[in-house]
Amino acid sequence: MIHERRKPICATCQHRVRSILRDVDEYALQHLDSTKACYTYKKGQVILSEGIPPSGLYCLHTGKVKIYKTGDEGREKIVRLARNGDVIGYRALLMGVPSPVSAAALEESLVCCIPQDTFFKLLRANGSLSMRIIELLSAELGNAEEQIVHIAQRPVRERLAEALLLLKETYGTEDGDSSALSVRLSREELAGIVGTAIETLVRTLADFKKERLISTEKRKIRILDLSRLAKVGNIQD
Amino acid sequence: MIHERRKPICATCQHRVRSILRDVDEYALQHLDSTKACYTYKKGQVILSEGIPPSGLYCLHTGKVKIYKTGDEGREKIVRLARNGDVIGYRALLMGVPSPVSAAALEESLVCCIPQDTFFKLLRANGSLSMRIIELLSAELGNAEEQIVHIAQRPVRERLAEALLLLKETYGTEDGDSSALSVRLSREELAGIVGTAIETLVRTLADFKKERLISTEKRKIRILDLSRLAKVGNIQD
DNA sequence: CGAGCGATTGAAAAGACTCAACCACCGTGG
DNA sequence: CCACGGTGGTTGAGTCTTTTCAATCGCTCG
Repeated sequence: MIHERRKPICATCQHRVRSILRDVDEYALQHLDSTKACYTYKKGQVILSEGIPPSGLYCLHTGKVKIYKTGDEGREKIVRLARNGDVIGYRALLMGVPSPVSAAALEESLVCCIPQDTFFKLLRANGSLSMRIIELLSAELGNAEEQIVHIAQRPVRERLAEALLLLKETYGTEDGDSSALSVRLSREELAGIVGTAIETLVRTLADFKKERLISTEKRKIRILDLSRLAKVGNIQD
Repeated sequence: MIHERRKPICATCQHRVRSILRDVDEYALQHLDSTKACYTYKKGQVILSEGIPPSGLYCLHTGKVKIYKTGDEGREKIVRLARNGDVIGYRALLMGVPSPVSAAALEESLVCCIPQDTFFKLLRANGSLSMRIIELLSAELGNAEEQIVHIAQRPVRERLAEALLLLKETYGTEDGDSSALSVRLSREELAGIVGTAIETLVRTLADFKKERLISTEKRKIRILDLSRLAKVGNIQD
């Protein structure tokens, strides 16, 4: 099911500049490379399950991953999107508790898994790593609080516009078509980001199409009018 | 407006066991006491404002404080409730950025303010403090994610039941009346916790009263049937 | 006493959800 | 090859929840 494949080298990893591991020293990087394992996950495969302790620190090298929680009725609420260089499962690992969230690949993804021991050794040896983790947690908490306010107070229409801009921001656009989002989501996943029912999402997408804000073609979404979409989404910057 | 008053001593503070400062050493505690300032805030007074850098690390000694964000239309969404021993403003202080949230006293509160310098000195000198902060951030992020899913997927009725139980859990009950919540909130504040309109909150409270789940008397709320309320709120533990 | 604020209630409207049907596409197996 | 079934997407209709607007009420404070 999950195959170990080509193993990227942390020392030369281009995504490390964005990572919490960005200022780990040479020596530790070697230890990291020698103890880590790397896997490819196919689209849809689950990397981490809510309620289960993660087996290590997952580091996304290539691909796109959704972080989500499952509600009472089994509906998924996506709480975060991970991209190259992002770590997954670090919270549960640090606290020694079951993971509060699930993670699954949105497309084929290459993920490095750093053993718990290595991670904790790193944490002890590298003084700034804990500060990097604090920064990451702070940023994620900030985003989460923002999301709370928006879900509580903004209508679906605004939240969808916001979500589309987030997707562009996070995963960028296709090579050769700067208006087409590079990520392909099912309607259900998109609804899971916005926090609404599938049907409501579909209708609101249809509205946006009528208003020439976007166009869709299967799962490919093009943003036709960025500034007007930003206005709909109440985006300030 | 804000008066400096009696100054509690960290070394003997009974709330320190719950605090991120719980394992700061004797010497550092003395430095803390000698540099900190303490203020009393009256009910409603703002301790910290969204968008403004905090002037220090606030440590709630006595009282009750709401942490909230203000939405587009000016409506407040309460994202967290602080009680004795909780710290406020630590995120913005650590990151050196404006506060992402506001904080205001729900009742007269005694708050110690630790200067930024002292806090960072503490952080450098005390190895475990950063881990305490990571624990705190993790817990708060977990709560925030939980809240996201609930606001997105649960009806007001369930969220209100949950909120009432949270209030009991957080602030406890009155001396001599273990069913009466010790915290007194306006309807607007309660609505701000649940994430709904005031009128909807009032109606749902009225429903609960009819069902003999609670009783209200001005702002005093009594929980009459804890287990049934927990059932309404979908609480598992 | 009157102004003003917070709480409550009613009525109407809007927003979002659910249910159901239908379509389009795709791959499979007869 | 084509019929078939399954999945994901779309649309319509009706309903339910929640919000909004408006009016009223009670209380407190100057």
